[in-house]
Amino acid sequence: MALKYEIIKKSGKSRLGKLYTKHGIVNTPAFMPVGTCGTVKAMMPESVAATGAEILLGNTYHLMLRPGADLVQKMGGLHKFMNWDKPILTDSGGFQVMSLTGLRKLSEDGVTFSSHVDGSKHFLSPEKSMEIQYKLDSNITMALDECTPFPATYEQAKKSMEMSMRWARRSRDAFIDRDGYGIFGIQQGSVFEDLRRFSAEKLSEIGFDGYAIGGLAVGEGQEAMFKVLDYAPGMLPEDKPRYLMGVGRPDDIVGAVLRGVDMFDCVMPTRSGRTAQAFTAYGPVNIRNARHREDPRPLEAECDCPLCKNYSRAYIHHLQKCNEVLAVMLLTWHNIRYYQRLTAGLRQAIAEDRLPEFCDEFYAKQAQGDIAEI
RNA sequence: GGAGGGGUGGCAGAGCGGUCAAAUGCAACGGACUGUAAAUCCGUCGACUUCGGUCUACGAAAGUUCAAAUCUUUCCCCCUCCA
Repeated sequence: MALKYEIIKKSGKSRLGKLYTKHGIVNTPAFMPVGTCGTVKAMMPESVAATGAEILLGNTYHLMLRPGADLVQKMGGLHKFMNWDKPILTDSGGFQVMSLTGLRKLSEDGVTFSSHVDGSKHFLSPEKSMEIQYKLDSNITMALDECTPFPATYEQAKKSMEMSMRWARRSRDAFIDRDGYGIFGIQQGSVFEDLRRFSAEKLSEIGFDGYAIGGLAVGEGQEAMFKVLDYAPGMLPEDKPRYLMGVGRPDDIVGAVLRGVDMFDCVMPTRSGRTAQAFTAYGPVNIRNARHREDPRPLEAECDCPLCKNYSRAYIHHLQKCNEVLAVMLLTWHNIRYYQRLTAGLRQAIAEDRLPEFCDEFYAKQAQGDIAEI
């Protein structure tokens, strides 16, 4: 087995697990900060590690353009290149098939991107994506897929999913098995149950080290997403990690863990850190808002990140208003730490058989809102 | 004392007879952000409003005109150069 996954405990549909990679163990449920271009924006890798993150996400498309997979390989792989010795999962470029719709041409063979950097043409196929992720030395390679846009008609979703399944086959065939490394297949099918089932069966038949649920959180809304998550994780092999791609808000993650998902990634904590939004137990806070101007309190009393330990809301507000990089750094740090505390809390709750209580408290505080704290 | 230039919304700065409650930028206020084309993007930003408008506004006052931020006169400030 290339990538060992151990389920330690279950609570309802939720699972507590350990994923063993060459670069270390990932405890699940896990949240992976996004480091698209070989960096978690505004964070030192050692700081990311200090938040408790055990695995990062990198991106095939972006690293292929700059600095190029060959260079990263020459520099000793992505871990060494970016000074992150823990596990790395790389997205295959599948999300860019959707997000860069205007800059790419799609065919059965693969995708041709016009680089968003300089317009140059770059071809990406399942085989090519596997080769790049191999050169990056990614612990978890993602199969190349097409992230189906939302909304999609049944026919569109079916056609898109079927191609992704053919690409999954090709990805699996091109992937080179190594100890401590693995490849995940990606389920598609939009919001259609029978398509999700077909996709799950196809992927199981091919056989992967883990299974991702793709094509969600693309505009359908939480209610629709949860409807899919009520059945989708259960369609995937029980003994392998399940990864919900690109999700999400804190309550998305809690809801998904309750429905049997083990892994997450999302730009939300990092991007929001750059756009003045901080996540807290009492819901999101926009630190730019005038109400924080003279607030001497820490953002979250119970948080142990540098922002909360050493600075007032008034100071962060001031930094943010002045467009200071420190505001971005501290908010990003706090947000990643918040996500890590959340997933650690979920893991502990499963371990201690008190997941329902944990969730009750989580939802109660989120509903209470930050204002109530004052 | 002489010559010239200028005073516009919180700030900077366009406009130079009607389409001007006044471009644009900044500031301010609020919102969005989900496998990162994002330290980004989107609103609001004189006052009231039954949301159709109404009123008060472009240094001050008086005029010309159907109509003035825009033209004329006087006054009050500011800046530059020369003595």
